[in-house]
Amino acid sequence: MRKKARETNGQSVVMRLRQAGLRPTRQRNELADLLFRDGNRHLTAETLHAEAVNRGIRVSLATVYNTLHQFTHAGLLRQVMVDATRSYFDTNTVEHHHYYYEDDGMLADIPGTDIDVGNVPDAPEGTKVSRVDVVVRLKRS
Amino acid sequence: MRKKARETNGQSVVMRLRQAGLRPTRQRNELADLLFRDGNRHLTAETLHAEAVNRGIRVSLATVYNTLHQFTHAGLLRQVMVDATRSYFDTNTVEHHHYYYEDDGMLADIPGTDIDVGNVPDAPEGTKVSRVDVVVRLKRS
DNA sequence: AGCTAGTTTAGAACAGTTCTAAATATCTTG
DNA sequence: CAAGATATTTAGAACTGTTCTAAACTAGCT
Ligand SMILES: [Mn+2]
Ligand SMILES: [Mn+2]
Ligand SMILES: [Zn+2]
Ligand SMILES: [Zn+2]
Repeated sequence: MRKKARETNGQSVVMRLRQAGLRPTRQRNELADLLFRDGNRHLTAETLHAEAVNRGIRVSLATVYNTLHQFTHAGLLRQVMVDATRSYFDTNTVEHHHYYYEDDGMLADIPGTDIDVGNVPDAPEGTKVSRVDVVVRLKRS
Repeated sequence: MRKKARETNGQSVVMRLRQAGLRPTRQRNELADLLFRDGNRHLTAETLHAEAVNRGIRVSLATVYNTLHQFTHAGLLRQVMVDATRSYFDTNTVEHHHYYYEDDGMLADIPGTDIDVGNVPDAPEGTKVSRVDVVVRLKRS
């Protein structure tokens, strides 16, 4: 039986890719399946590539990088900066904040009630806020 | 005339280095002078190295990296993660948050009244909060 | 089927950072 | 202050994550 097209924010991924002018190729479809199959994920290009290869999906690392960037530009993913040496991609694109486990380099959404960030002064002249990121860094205790 | 020892948080830098078991070498002293000479700074290893060379301070890039890490471990600096490709060091070690100018890769303290971060849930079992970072990302508008 | 523009890929290149191990500087002790 | 022990500096190699290149391949259109 044919796999049902996955949905994100109501629209199918294929639809959103088309709108971004991206062809739904085998690689992009299979990566999208991996990415959006189970809930919110935080992963790096190398992690995703390993997982794909592991499941028998044939795709190059270059394509994984390309795809992650394209999905990000299409608004399907969001890039999170918490570690100077790795770039994380987040399948949760609604506004939310993160725990970063410094010891094992894991990233997770902060659950429950939203964090309030108050008292942020106006953006300086000539700029506008593109995003406010809150990262709670955790250490094993 | 002899340069007066610079102070940070009351103690001289040399003193704090000694306490961290670090010898006050020419390179470390000259870098400390550059770092703490004028107010709060946000810089990368390569920036600091260029600045040093520029002022005729003879020091290798490796030593700049070593020194920045050692100063960080000694609590004289703090490392800030905002860009996946560069590592910033901050001479302001008191709790504060940042503007990040995405277009030109500049980092600045958020001035004025402190930002409130409220409603942060308790740290997960077995962990403790090592730091809460707020980064307001700005775009040219 | 044939054409065209978009896509994938292996591998080279790159940037920032860390490592290595030999030379040099600092500190301690006599 | 000389000698020895230990810490530091350094040039350059190595490494890591990421981007680039350009040739092979594929999707979509007629
Ligand atoms: Mn991009
Ligand atoms: Mn370190
Ligand atoms: Zn998230
Ligand atoms: Zn700062």
